[in-house]
Amino acid sequence: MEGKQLLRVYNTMTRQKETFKTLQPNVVKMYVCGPTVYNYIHIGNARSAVAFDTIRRYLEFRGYRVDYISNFTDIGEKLARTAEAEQISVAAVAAKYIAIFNEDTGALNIEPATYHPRATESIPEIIAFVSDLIDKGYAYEVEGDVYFRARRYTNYGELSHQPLDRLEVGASQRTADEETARKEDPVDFALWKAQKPGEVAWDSPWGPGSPGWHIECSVMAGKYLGETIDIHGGGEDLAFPHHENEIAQSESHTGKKFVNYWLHNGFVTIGHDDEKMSKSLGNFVTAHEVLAKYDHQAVRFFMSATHYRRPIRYTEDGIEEALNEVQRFKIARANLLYRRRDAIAGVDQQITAAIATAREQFIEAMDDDFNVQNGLVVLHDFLRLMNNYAAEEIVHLDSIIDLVKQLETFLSIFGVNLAQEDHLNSDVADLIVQRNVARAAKDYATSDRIRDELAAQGVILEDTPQGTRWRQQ
RNA sequence: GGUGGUAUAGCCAAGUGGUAAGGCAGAGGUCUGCAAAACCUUCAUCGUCGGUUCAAAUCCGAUUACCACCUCCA
Repeated sequence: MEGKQLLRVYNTMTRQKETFKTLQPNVVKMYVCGPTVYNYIHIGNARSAVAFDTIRRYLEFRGYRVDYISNFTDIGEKLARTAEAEQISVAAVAAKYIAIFNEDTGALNIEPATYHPRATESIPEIIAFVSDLIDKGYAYEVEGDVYFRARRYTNYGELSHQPLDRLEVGASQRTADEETARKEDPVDFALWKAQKPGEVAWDSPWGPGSPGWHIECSVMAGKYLGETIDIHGGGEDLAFPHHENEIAQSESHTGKKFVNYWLHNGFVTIGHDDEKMSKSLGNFVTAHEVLAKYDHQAVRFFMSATHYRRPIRYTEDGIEEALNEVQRFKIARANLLYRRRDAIAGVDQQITAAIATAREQFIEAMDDDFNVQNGLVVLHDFLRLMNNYAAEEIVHLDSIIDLVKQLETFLSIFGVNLAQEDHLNSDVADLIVQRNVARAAKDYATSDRIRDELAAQGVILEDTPQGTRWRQQ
């Protein structure tokens, strides 16, 4: 592991930054709550995926192997409603929106999880898990429903620090009264729900039904990563009750600690009063729409360049500024690569040392709970280093390559891929030659006309001491 | 009612006791045939009030505003 300092992460459970220690050396077991696939994801959902992808990429940069599991919830009322509305089967709804999710997250350069399990793939395990909780006295059946006795789990509320007695029943206005009436206690939550008319159901010891919302994550985390995992992530709205319930279920079932580090990302906010973007408020913008309108890398950078726990205010200016910044990195890279033509062989020791320093500083910044803002400060210094080097009279080929490679590595952590080469067609190349002939003859009217023509085609020309440089706009 | 979070320049934002990082935008300059790109310089006293301290954006108290969660919203 590079660097002296240790990685520290903010754990929602303890409300402080803790030194990150994995269960197994150099391996991170990480579970992130994925979407219910009944609709397009909005940029708030995308932000969560981006936040944890960025964290994952940084952990990999630091030398960890990350076993990353993120689920698709492909059951429930919401899918049934979409199926009804679109006149297709529930399975088709899931297939459709998983495909769209993959397309959107692909456009955002989010790495696919090591595995994306679907809830429907783990029904037997879910039933076994619930049965065990009943056997152990943590759960009870009522008319085909199975509920978890929250108060039986004595640490209930430990993650969100909610004193059980002070919870306001129904405060979210999202609970059904009929269900509350069936429970022994309003704080109990469903593990299994009896089939309702028109719903997809599976046979169980309690009759036909389907899993409660929280149970799938507990089961799949355990199934694919183990009874205790290193990191569990999700949006901060999931801390209570979803993650709280996962802890209660899992720890009651296994008798072991479920998660060592709980990480929660902040929301995307929108509007003048910075309201949370959410499907229930209806104030959302889908990732699909945003990606259709803006440069994908800019959108990605816009989201990954904000600290994961902070809210992101969604504005078009914000995305445009991100685009600007990505361009600066790209241009710096291209301009330095342009110097390969006159670079001399070998390496410049000062550059080698400067790269090493930048790496150290970057790690120092990011090791502090993924402090991307401070990491970006290092990247801006690095950018200046590159631009200054590109303006040197004598440059060394290996140092150019080293600088470019390091920049690419840094930016890849933010999910930005700089290594996309533009290609010049031969007509444009001819025009550049013609323009240079004109310039040599001081026929600036002609040379400027050619430059303007190319600019209209999106090809920008820049004259440098080493020759005429071009780039796509 | 309970539990948290946030408030720093036009915008984004770092900073947890020692005298305000960085980016964008703005201003001035260098380079250039002119540009572009780049580089250099410049640009705030930290929501409000009070307290602790030699010293506070940073600690304490109060206050204001906004946001979030309180059983299936990332």
